[in-house]
Amino acid sequence: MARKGGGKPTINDVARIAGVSKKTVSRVINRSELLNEATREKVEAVIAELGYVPNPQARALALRHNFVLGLIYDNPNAQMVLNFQEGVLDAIRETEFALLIHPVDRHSPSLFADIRRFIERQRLYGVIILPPLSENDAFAALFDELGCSYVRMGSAALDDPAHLVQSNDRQAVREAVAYLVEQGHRQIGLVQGPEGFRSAAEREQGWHEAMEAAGLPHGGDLMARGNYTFESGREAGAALIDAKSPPSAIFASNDVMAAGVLHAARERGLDVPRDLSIIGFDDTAIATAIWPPLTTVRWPIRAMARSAARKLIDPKAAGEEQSLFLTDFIARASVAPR
Amino acid sequence: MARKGGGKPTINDVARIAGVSKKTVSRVINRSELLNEATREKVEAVIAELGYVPNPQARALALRHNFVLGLIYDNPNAQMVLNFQEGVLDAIRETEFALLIHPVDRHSPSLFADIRRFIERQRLYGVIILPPLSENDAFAALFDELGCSYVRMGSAALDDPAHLVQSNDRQAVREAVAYLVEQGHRQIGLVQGPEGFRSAAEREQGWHEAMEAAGLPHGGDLMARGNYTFESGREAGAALIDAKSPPSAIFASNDVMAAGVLHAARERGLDVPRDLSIIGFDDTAIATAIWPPLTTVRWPIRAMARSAARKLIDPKAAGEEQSLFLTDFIARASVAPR
DNA sequence: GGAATTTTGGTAACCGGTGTCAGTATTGCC
DNA sequence: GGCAATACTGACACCGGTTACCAAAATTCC
Repeated sequence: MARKGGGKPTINDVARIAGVSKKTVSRVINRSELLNEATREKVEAVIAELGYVPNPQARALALRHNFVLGLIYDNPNAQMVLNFQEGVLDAIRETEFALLIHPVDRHSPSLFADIRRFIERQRLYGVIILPPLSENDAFAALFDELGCSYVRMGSAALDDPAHLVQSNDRQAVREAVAYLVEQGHRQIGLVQGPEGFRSAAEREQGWHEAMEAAGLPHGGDLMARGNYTFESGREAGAALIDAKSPPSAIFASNDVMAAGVLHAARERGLDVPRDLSIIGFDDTAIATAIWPPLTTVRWPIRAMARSAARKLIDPKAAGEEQSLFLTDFIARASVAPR
Repeated sequence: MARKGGGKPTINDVARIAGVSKKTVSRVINRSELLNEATREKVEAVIAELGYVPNPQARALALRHNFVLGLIYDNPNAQMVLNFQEGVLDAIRETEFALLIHPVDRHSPSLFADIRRFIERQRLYGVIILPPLSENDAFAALFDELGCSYVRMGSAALDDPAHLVQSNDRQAVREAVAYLVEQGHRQIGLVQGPEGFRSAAEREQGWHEAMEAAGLPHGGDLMARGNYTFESGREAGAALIDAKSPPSAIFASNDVMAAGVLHAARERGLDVPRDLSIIGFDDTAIATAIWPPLTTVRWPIRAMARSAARKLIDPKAAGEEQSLFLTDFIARASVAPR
């Protein structure tokens, strides 16, 4: 071997062996346009022979940014967070990028300072923000100021394709509720998500629109608020079931709350779906782990996360890519005709 | 402000203002022993005043390692992975460390090369390996070779406190099965975990030992193998229930499979716990999201992950720390006396 | 009191890349 | 053939820290 020492090859080794300057090697690595084809091939051959890999720390120092993506979230649902992670990891596999995760507490007074420190310290290449954090427009300004590219995951059809990847939850819920109407249900309850969540507002709006379209009542006694947790779903479900004219079907704004509603029904001796039909949202693992298997709406989280990561890594290539993803309605056994 | 330019303060700014050399500032940052107390205080005052934070990329380059921990896993259970992540993040919050996640496919032929590349490229400070990957002793050699400190999470009481954080699953299962015996059960089935998992082997062994101690049969027709997924639990549960002398209680090696067993019981019209008692393992979210709520064993995953991270960050301080964690038996409604 | 020893601080080199800018081939054009 | 324009390439400083080495000062020892 033409190198002294036993360490890994550096750019100097490549330059020396290829008989060029290290700057030229750097040009090859960074795909500079101004480069003679013959030189490029010669250098690439040496790189391949030596198995040279540029040192990411040195590049980070010189370029002032790391080849690392950050995932920022404050999410009550483990399965969803993990799906997002998997999607991002799908996209960066086979690239030089890595993924740093950074859960935060969205109620913390130091939230902004915390996120700012995270991005500054790590010199992130880009960040992805998950809902409900992503709904806060103030973050956009922060990221712009820090010169850090970003993508916000959302659940409404807004207009900023460069920085948003979203699904159309409202329409998805309209279709789910229309399905209940088709099955003969007239009293259809809603378990809302927490206030301040756009996804919750969109799903609620979908329910209102579907009920309105079917000429059915959609007043306050058919609604109960939860906060996307199992326990809150159980309480909201109990409130709806115990009302003086209880619904024959309930749409819960996520699967975990739907499981809570199921729980509440069981505690009252109701059979699902005979006495009460239930539809959830998300199609997380719990949907098929409960009995009966839950009719729900699948959100292509993993594909959305992949798309978000690609937008960050190579904005030009991903420019044309869709940024509005469609949901699938998944009919299982938790709904019966009435 | 006493600095030129609008960027962040560098070590040179601190040195100039404090009237010392950057070498001295570096000594302060790295807590060198050989340092005059007055000098240290003066420098620390300037650091505080300027809000100086050392540039991690520059340090990484010079020190040849990043202040970053890696989490390597190939785990079927989302909730558990997220718990591990949370635990590690608990430990690094308020420190300069960050967490890089790196899921792998343990059946991939390039597994070792992949992990090696990950550690070399990122110059990790240390890595934490989750089961079942952590059960492969070959990794220890790899990490030693790379000079990367590591901690393996495990589920058996082995002897290597510096590199292991573990729980005593066998004893936990003994106690869980003894509880079933106390409740009058004599035919107690086992849904095993997948082959090649130490956690599965330990839990199975615990079942054998408890049955043996109670003088009960623990032969092959009381055992069915699953692979830690819901569907496999359902199939294993079906096999046990359909046997010619079915068990009155089943211990499943994790919660997800226990949910599968519950599913199988429902499909056959059995009432849980009246006709069949079920115990799971892990106490993940699903345990309380199904009906009836699952009696299970809680594994202090988050605390274990915290401990693992602390062992990496500050081995001396964490040296004395416990590395064997105890489980809690959680009695809920899925077991009835017989 | 002077030499030996221990602290402490400064200088320069280095970690492994990238940016600037000047210098050298090559090409185009008259 | 001469000159300018253009295409490549390389020397050198720099990113922001750390370490090696050395000199100066303070302390201890005989």
